[in-house]
Amino acid sequence: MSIANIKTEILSAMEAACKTVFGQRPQNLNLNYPPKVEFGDFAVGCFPLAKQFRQNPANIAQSIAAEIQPNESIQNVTAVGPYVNFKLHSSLLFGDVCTEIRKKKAFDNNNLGNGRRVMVEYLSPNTNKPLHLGHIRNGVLGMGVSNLLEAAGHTVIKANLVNDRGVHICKSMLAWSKWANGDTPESTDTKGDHFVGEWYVRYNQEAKKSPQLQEEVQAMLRKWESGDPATIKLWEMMNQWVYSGYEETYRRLGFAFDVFYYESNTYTLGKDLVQIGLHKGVFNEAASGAVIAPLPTDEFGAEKDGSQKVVTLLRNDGTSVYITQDLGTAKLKFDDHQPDRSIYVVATEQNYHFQCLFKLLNMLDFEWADGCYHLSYGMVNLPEGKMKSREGTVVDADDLIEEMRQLAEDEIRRRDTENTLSHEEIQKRALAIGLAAIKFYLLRTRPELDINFDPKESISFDGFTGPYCQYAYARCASILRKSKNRGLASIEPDYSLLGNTEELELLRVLIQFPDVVAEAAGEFTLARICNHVFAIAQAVNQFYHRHPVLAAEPATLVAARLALVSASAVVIRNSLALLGIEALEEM
RNA sequence: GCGCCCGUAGCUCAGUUGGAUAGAGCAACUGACUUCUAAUCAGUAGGUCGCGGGUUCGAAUCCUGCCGGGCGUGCCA
Repeated sequence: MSIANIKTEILSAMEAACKTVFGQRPQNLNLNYPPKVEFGDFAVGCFPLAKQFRQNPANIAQSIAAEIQPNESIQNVTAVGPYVNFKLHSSLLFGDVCTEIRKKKAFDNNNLGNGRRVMVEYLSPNTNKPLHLGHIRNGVLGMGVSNLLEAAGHTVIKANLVNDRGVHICKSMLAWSKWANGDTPESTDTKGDHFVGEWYVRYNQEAKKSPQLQEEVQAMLRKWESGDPATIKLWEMMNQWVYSGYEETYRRLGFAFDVFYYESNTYTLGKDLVQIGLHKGVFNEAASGAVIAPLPTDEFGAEKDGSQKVVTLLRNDGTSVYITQDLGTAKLKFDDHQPDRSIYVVATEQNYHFQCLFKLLNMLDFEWADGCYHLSYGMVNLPEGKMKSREGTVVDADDLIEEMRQLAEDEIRRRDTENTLSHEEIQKRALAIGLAAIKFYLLRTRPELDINFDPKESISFDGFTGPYCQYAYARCASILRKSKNRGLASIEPDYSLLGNTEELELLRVLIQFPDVVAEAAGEFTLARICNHVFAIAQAVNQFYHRHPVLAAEPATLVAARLALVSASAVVIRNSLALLGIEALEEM
């Protein structure tokens, strides 16, 4: 029997008991998990029934529990306070869970999304500087949400909207053409994005001394917009340097995209939508000549003087602004890929922008506007305050990865006392562990919270971390490897021999996995996955510590514990995969 | 001023569609490696859930008023 069937059976038993006792079907029953293994495997709270039948929930629980008879699945039913707790025959539950997980390589979760299409836009960097820690937070969130939705049966289209034009880009271009003397990433042996970033910093240094540089930058932007061949050529060359650098960083971090949009192609979009809005009468022309959209007071409040809030869509010279372009891009995305949902992974400082954007799409009567969602995440702060790329107070993505990789490598070498590991193996593990530490650290808290990142204290490998979860997996893998040489494959597991506290705890967290994935996918909360995979890893480590697997007696118990270990390994590996973290066979 | 977000142990955070004794990790202290990997495990200690009211059989969770912090707040992106 599958876990889903077991749950259905419990709810049916509840229903039948309600009919017998109260003569009515129960409403709104939810299957939950008791807080402690001693209470049982599943629980149903009787609070909705208390309302429905106007009785004390504890009394209801009592009479229902007395009504449900044990059978081949249910071992016993007890009322504890307002809860009806179900204890199942452990041989059945362990057997079903282990078999189901191993057969399907995890639980079956892919019916939730029903094939709905979701576009996830994330990262969207500016091509004038390298990626920093804030981008990593964005990227792991974007990849994580994509993985999660895919695992839940959605078709996901991952998009990167590259901000490849504008004054900021011209700044590095101007600095390079003035002072670089033809240096290139190759000639200086510098990663392309870092190379360009250095010229961006140089510009900002020089601009402090020579304010007239600002005018030169504006002039360069005008030349770019008029299509001046030399300017375009310079722009293409420097962007190419940045892209080659980015690609390396993406590869290391496991960021992938199905589609790239470039702002140089999209920045003129949206003007036609402004015309539609004017025609509909939802936008209008201000006295200054700019085109504006009034925002409904009930949702946006009013200005200080009590007047209605507005957003500008076209400047009084007729040129478009950021939100105009985003209107156009939103429609372009829909026309290109027909997503049912369009998720924007963008920092929290743009909350108001997206609130406006989605409202404007709604005012334009796009029926897909309701599917737009801003997945907003907080800033990453340093001990000295906000990260500012102009002032160089950023944690560079490549530097951080290298630093964490190095710390992991030190740790690996410290425990490899016999020098048995190859250089390649050490490098592979060190990178995987370092990345696990970073990604888990960034995903384990709710996205809307700001993160204070202290480079000195760095990110830990102990406790509630990615490496801890990897370690639990490696222990499982190690046991499974060793079991292969011992001719255990033919032995039939006796699941009735399982049932100690640690085994029950492990079973408990494994059973909950599909529900956790479903909830996490519904709310886009990777932190739930972090919490849960950590709970499983904890249960594995506790079990590992107290109960031998390979040395257990009799062999049928060995087989049963092996099945449990194998199932745990599958769920940990799958959970880590959702987080973009590699499960290592050895650590 | 207004809008959104946040405030839980010394620190970082879970828990928020109201429900079982508010949970982890780090740091501190004590203990466990001849044993399937000690990146581990067991234990001790640590809480007016920012403050005050309210709703409820029941509030960290909902409502309300304060206090503190963050991010925004029409022709930047």
